[in-house]
Amino acid sequence: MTQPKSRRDQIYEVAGALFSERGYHATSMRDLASQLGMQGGSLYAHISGKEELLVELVNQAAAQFDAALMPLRAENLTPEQKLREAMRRHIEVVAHNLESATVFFHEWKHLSPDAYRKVTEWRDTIDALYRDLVREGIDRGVFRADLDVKMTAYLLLSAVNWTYTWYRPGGPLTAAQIADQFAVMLLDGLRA
Amino acid sequence: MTQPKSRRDQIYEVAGALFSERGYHATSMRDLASQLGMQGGSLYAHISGKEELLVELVNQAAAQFDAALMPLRAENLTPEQKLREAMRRHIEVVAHNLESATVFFHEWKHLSPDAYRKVTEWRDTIDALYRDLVREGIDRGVFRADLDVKMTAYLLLSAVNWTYTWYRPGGPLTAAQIADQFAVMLLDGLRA
DNA sequence: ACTATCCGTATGAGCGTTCGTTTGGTTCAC
DNA sequence: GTGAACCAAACGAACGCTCATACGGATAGT
Repeated sequence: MTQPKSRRDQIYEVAGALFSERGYHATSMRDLASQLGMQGGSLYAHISGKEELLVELVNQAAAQFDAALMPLRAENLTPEQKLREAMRRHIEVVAHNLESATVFFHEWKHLSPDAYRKVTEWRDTIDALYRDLVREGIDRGVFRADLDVKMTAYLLLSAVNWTYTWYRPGGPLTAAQIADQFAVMLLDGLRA
Repeated sequence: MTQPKSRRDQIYEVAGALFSERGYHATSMRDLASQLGMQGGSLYAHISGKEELLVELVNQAAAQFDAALMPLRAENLTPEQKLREAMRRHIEVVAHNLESATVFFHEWKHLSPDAYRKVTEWRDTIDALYRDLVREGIDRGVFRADLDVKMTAYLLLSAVNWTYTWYRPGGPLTAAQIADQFAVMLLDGLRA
């Protein structure tokens, strides 16, 4: 019952694969077209330009992160549950959108000024989410009172963001299992 | 007594700045030359080509990491001291070579096949170092026995590698202080 | 049922520009 | 007068993108 993928969607799909693998500037429109069995010029019957592809892929990833993480603020969970849930959803977004997530983390600097600014602002909201999450945990006495909120948030974000560099589908662990392992190590520490 | 910087060194310095800021493919030889007050073609009196710049910057970063981390294997420290020391040195290399480290982490995929392979092999040795470090801690009973060695190493590497994305010189914390904070959080956990 | 029209998709030549790099000649300190 | 450093110009290739054109299938008019 699923509609056959439109040519336009195919283009975005292949663009995601190529941009994530080779990078935005190292991928030519002719490269992209030839992977789709067409000529370079034919792409412009479907899209307005190369940058649109990048913008779309980055927005797509950002939307996934937003949809997964933002509702957390309103959910009625303990700070520890929130932290676990945030990491779990964050890593799941990376794992289930590996290509666009890679483009997002790696190529956003090449966006035009407007889109560039939007991404930096978005990043700030995610930073704020993790910091609030840590702060809430400290205030409620669940996390250690001597934590530096900013550094703690950086540590958490490191763990979840860096996954795009090494996670590959088909590995032994699901995204949720990875997140759980990270959460256990981070909450209880490595010490015996 | 310090020798005045050779033109060649100036080129590498500016290349590091531009490659880390804009990316390798988004930086043209003319961009680079104009920042040095010369014409594009004049660069070739000093260097053999654009790729040489990338190779050199990447090798420079790799050498710094090697010099800082590899001796750790032979040093007579407890597993916990080794972990702290590894993180500390790792982050210090990033912080003190921010531009070449950024180029290293971000642009290594654009190297020619030979240099590309060398980098992947190098990354494996660093992975192995961190895994051995974790394993040693488990074997000696200092770290929890239920740790997944690979995941633990990923977590540690996430923390130290991701620093290049947010660390900026002149911030409130030194590299060593950042490493110490990370080590404390990772060893003892976030839980109160 | 036949024809005319249109639309989505693709071609392939080619636009102007920029790329990395080469070349020949000039300047100038030693 | 030799050599290092640089310029100005140009090379061929590749870039993103445009355009005139063509073809096939749906739609509509008669």
